[in-house]
Amino acid sequence: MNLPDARRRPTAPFEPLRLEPAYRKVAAALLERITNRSLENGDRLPAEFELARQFGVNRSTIREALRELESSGLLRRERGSKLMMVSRPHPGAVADGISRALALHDVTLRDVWEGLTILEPPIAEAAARRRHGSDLEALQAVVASAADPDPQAAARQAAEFFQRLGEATHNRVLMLGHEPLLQLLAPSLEVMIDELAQARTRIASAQRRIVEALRDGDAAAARTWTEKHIRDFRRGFELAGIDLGRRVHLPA
Amino acid sequence: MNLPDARRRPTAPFEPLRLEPAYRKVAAALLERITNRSLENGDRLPAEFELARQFGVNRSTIREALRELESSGLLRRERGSKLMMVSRPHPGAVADGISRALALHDVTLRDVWEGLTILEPPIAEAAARRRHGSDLEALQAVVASAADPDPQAAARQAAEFFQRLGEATHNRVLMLGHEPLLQLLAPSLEVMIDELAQARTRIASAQRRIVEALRDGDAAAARTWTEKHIRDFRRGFELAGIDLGRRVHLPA
DNA sequence: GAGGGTGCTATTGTCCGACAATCGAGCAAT
DNA sequence: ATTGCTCGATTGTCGGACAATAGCACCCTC
Repeated sequence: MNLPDARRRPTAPFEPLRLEPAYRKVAAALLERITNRSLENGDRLPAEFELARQFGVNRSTIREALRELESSGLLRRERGSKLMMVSRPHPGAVADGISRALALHDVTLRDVWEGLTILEPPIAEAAARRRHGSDLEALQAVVASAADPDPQAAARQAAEFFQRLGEATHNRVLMLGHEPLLQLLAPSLEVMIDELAQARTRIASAQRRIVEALRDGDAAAARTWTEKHIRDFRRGFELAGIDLGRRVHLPA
Repeated sequence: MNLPDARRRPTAPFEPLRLEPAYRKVAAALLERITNRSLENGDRLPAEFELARQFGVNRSTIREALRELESSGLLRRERGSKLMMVSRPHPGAVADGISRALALHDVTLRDVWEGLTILEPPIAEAAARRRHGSDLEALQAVVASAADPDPQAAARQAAEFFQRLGEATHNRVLMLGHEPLLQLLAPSLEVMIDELAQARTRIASAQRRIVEALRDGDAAAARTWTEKHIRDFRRGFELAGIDLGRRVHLPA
């Protein structure tokens, strides 16, 4: 290991300097403009050719950058239009991405259920305090469509109920936060509903209780009934023989 | 509004048939293979040319599809390598995306704080039950580096504490769930720490209490101290004159 | 035989030029 | 007012090109 001095002083360690490809630099530049709101929600981007001129790169390079932002939901094009439009990421699309990431990371049904246990009762509580009349109507409409014979529809309905509950909090963090969990829960829920005769009525009655609590603005009751509702899911999974330790998968 | 019959029966409503561009179909095909695990985590993708041959499209088209998946974190290339590698989305990157989305949707500091109020106490509770020895060590290391003079570093430290807390739950849903909130909290936290003399010591002592509770496996105490800790943030924001109703922005 | 340089090949990043399809607008015809 | 037509602008896709370089097999020296 002992080398002559001339060899021992070489390594003044150069950091491996980051060479980003041009398409990523372009994407970063556009992203920067979007996050600092120089480019706002409805704004239309210049044509690809014009962008290529401004950035001084080829149109192909621009296109690769656009695809990058497009898939993040930051750019979209309105139905059949040509020019790209700056857009806020659609919450549903963001939730899809989160769900995918969680599924690929081998999240278990238990993990998801635990997340719901934590999130939903306080959401119900907040919803009871802050709901508007329209939120209540939306929830009642969902509850009215309960007990669908098709298991898949029934599972969707159960998830939609929570979604509307989230919307009633008027807190986007909460809305977005529980949506991936609902997506990941749905497939197991479907199996459970299909397997357990009593599942539909139990879900329906829990939903009714919760909505009543919301109607009365009774936050404590909303919380309590929601806790029960979620706990019931777990019981249902166990009764239906669904392994809580299994990986969740994405809805089809 | 009353039109002749011939006019009233027109709209047997055609759905506006989806014609997707080829690059999105390619991306969808690859995504499908990834989500159903025909393509697994470390797998290397064929070269662009070969993909172009297999899909029967031009290489440019393939490249656009790759950019789409790359920005979702589903493809990456290892440091200085050529071929693309299938990858699970890095949680940090996913959290960045969520933060961006929330920020662009005009989420307020109050929304974020409320999310933390809901999430963190149960996280602390779960962490107290499930922490490993190594989690405790990591937390203690973070706590030891508290009270940094630089406000930015101090804010980062406060956020990192919660991150480690999340890791101690060994529930990826919880880990990923609170990370965007921490990112969005950080800038305000920094202002608050800079403004309030007592902030650093209060944070440090709260952290110590929580870690002690975790050490003793005392879930109730962990929860309680965490509740106090988060409530304290709110008091801090008020004392520092930070408007809870203002939009959060992304850390620089 | 081992270790280290060296050239080859495959692959990516970027560019150029081309063309069909189509959207929007303007304009003409009905 | 609706329809049809033309025209320019723009996107989606293609083919081909070339420099840079990562990976690899090869060769050379010791």
